[in-house]
Amino acid sequence: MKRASQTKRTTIYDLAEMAGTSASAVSAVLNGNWKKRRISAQLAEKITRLAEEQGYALNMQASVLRRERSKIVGMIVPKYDNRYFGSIVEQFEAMARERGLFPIVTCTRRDPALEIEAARAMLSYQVDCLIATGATDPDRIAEICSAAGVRAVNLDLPGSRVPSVISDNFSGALELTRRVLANCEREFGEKTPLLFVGGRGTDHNTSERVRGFRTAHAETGVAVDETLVLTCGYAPEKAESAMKSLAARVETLPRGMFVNSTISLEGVMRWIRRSGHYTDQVPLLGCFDWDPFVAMLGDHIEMIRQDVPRMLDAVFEIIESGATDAKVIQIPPIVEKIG
Amino acid sequence: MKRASQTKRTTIYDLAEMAGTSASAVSAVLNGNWKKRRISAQLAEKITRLAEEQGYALNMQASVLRRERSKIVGMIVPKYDNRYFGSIVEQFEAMARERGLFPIVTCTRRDPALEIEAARAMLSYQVDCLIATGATDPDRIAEICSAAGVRAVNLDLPGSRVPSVISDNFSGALELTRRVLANCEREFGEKTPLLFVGGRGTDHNTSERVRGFRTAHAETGVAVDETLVLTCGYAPEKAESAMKSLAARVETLPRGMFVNSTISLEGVMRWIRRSGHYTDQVPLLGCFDWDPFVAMLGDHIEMIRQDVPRMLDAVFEIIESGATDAKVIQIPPIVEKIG
DNA sequence: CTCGCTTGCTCAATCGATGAAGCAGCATTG
DNA sequence: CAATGCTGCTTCATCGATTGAGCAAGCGAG
Repeated sequence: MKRASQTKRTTIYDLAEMAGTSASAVSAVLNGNWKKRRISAQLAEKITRLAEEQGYALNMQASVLRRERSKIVGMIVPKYDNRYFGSIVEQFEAMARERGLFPIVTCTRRDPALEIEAARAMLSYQVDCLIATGATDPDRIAEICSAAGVRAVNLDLPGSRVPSVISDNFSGALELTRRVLANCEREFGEKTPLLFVGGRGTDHNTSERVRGFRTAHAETGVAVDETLVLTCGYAPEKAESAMKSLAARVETLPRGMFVNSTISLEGVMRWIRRSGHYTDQVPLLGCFDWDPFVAMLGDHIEMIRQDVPRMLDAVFEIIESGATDAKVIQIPPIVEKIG
Repeated sequence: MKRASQTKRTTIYDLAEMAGTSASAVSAVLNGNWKKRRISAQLAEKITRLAEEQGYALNMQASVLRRERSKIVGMIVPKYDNRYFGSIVEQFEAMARERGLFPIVTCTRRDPALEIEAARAMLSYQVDCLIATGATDPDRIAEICSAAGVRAVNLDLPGSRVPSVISDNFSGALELTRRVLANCEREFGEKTPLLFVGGRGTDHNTSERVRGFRTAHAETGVAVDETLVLTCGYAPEKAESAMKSLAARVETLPRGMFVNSTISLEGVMRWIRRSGHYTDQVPLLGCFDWDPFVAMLGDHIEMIRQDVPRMLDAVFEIIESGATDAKVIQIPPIVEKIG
């Protein structure tokens, strides 16, 4: 009963002809509101069976064109190369599907131009709503969306035009720094300022984390060494070269570090292993992010894990409530136990 | 000059009216074949400017509905939680965009039912072509696609109905096993059979890797211990419990292991660190997959990295050539240097 | 002056699904 | 017996972009 693969796809008109009925009856049956349209159960069953036999598949382009809502939700995301964004995307897709929405996700490689292009492409596909994750310029995206009458939500990095859901970066960084400072004091018997490495100094998350870092130092009575705050970008290569030039200009390297993502940690660790510094005593680390293998790297690494499920709950709550005010929802991250 | 965000989106009809011309002229200008349609450069420029001013965005649903080809390419992928699939998706998106195609990717969480559902959804969105990555039942997906007259390609796991691009699992596993066997001999002064853990015994990749594993043992003159071939599934929990029950039933644990993915390695490492076995001497490992932090776990881990760029080159070559024969292209994986 | 050709457009059908409006046919009610 | 209401459909316009067909104006050739 299989169609020849050459022929055009089966449409509701084909089914209507086969069933000896009209396309509109077929449509009503197949999209489930045949009760409302007063189609008899008999005809409904006949059409359903026929559709199945013929392997009928709805043409979403036609359907979306006609309807006012597309039920497509878009997300842009910077990268797929770490657990944080990976789980955001996975969770987003699952939650969208649960709600009968069709998720489309695209990765913009931290490229501002690509972000805009991707946002425009999604609007062309009539997304009902766009989630901008870790966007360089969330307000620009929000503006484009608003011009098209599409709702937008920021995730991970906040903006000022639409609602945002982010981690509580300050509290997370405060707690992480406290722990690393305490570990250093326990290990070395003296208080010592930490290194902060990774992230863009201009982004909100990084500046909040630096603030938490400073506050924890202040609490402990340790002066922050300003030459040790290296917001050099996230990429591993950038973190690596920041470490290299740090080592070139100071006489003693810091004994503890706050690394601002697993991405940056990759570069830091590479430098540590290649440079030959820290061979007698590994630095005590704190990483604002989580990865299972990092957790296995040793008992000298503390980690903060962002609470992706709760963040996405908040995102969907915003979408469903229809809220459009530019409030920022902060979700407390999780302190991962060492070992 | 911004539109009120309440109003409907601008269409070619709106632009036509503003420009005092027809919708068909606008369409021709905006989709670039105005030369062919003999529209004057003057009018073309006027329309282009207007479209820009009004923030016009093409309605893809309408466009795709009318056109023959949608230029949408779909990919389904099992998970986003490891570097291998992450880079596949990232590369796929980049290559699709380079070619003027619109990529849509969805993750099916290794759930066979979800795979089928996702494939159907993509067909509803009129994809021109579907790439089934690591699918449980690639032939089923190929069948659904063929019924809709849509091209399909398998990636990572082969099928028998459409072209497939996979790693050369046998050679990779052979080389990996050789190295771990050699490491064991060097380290312990004697030849010893390895453990194989992770993967589904029924999947092609795993069985090819087991074959490479066996061949390397045979070459070296070591008998494979059949009780040490644990194809327990990929999930960390499965690998972990396989290790646990192995430890419960043997008196001495193997000194070297072949772990069939970073995913499984996560479980194996967790067990190693929690169980308290291997405290005096860490096992020498080989992992069929790559992750930067795994590479930093120590000098006792050999890794095989699948060559994602070459795999995707092959995929797009198939798509572009229009090949439909079920040949399997094997891409040699890369041996990662230790350290 | 007329024929033929080019230029620069417009018209109208079309893609497939949707749903408001309408229309038979039958049953019930006062 | 007319009026009313219900059931079970069908008809048709519509969403926005695309494209084959067609048409008017202009121009050069004969």
